[in-house]
Amino acid sequence: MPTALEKARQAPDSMKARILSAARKLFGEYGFHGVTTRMIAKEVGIDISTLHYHWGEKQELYEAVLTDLSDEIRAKLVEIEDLVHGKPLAVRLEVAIDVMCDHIFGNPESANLMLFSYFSKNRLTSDIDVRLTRHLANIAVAMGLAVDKSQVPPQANARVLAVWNSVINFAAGESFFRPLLRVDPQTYVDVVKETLKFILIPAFTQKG
Amino acid sequence: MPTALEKARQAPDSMKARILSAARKLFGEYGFHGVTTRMIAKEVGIDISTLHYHWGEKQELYEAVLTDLSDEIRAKLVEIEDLVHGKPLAVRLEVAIDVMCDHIFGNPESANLMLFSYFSKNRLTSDIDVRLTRHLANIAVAMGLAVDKSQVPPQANARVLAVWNSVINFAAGESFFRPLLRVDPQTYVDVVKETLKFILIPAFTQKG
DNA sequence: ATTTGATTCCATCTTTTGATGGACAAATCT
DNA sequence: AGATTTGTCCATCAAAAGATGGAATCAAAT
Repeated sequence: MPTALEKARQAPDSMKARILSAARKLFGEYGFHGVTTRMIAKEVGIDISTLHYHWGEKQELYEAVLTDLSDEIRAKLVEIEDLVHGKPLAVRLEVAIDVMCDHIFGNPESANLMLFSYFSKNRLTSDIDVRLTRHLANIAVAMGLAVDKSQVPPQANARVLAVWNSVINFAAGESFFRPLLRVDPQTYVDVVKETLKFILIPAFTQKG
Repeated sequence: MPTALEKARQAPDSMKARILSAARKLFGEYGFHGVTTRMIAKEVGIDISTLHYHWGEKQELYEAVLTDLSDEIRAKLVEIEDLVHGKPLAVRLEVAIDVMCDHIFGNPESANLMLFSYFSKNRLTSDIDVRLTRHLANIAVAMGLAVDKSQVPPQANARVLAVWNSVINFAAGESFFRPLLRVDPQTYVDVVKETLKFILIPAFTQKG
């Protein structure tokens, strides 16, 4: 039996899915406390009670957004893993950076949501934590930073986190950073990719 | 004639300064919309009207917190610059990472405030932008990424930003990341320093 | 045609929140 | 001392925000 969220995803034009989508966009822009149910309802063009009818409390809707995000990221990581399987590390990194950047710049609210869930004390679910831990372990092993998935040293996880953070930071902070760099959107993406490669590839490919 | 903020800093036990300090702590934890004036007043142990008497609107108080933060960061950057002046790049980076980490882990709300001001659409002042632009240019020149302070290419600024972000991310995200790494607070700081050096130093010191 | 169930909106409630006026006390000035 | 300014709290307001009950609408089932 599909969960409510899965149903919503199956019918992307359903009211429930439209609300989720609008909520995701707004929560990504302003954070949990920066968004009111009325803002979401207005974005969809419906009444607040319709929103409550489909999703219940505001917090439930927010949790659904985070779960949705987590699923999306997991899917993307699997896709990248398939893409780079068997390739040498430098190539893996390069492809991963490209694909991740393209995805995250295409869905900038994802990066914002992630940062909000990392840094805000308003963390409502530990769901993302568990999933992220697994992802980290997988990536660490794939990058040769650990041999055993269940025995990843903190240093290895920290290195993966550093890479991960670098990517989502530039995406989430575009509206702040791009004016600083004084470049247009396309150039910004290119500069970010180049910068990430410049910084990350030497560290992981030098020596043995 | 000193501004209100300067006065508050001169007398750190004054009511105005105590309010600013509490506000800074709470805004750093929960963001602008996640904090109510009543929360701040309660933290200080005063009535809301006393808060309004000293600081006026909530937004004015928030802006004062950001200005305060900006001053603090600037002072720290100057301190680091003095410390590493004339040293080779690898050493500069190492010392900068150590000092910056120690400072930012000692004031974790600073990192959070910075992230909030970067990524939230609720940006109320462009003060930080201007100052940060100058800092970036200075650091870029100091790192040999640009020759002229007033002509820093976007690539150079992006590289400095990447370093900068890496540091504040690990600090702001400690409550989220540390459980993931399963280490105690002191070990966390050490692992972060090691990781940052591992990633950043090779990128900037390899080849010519 | 009637019943049933799912959706949607309007009106409304309660709590939270930002903000202020005024009383009162302490400190400062004349 | 008496007047004035400063600082603090209590009571209260108005707007915002989360939430709900119930009526109206519509489609599907009987």
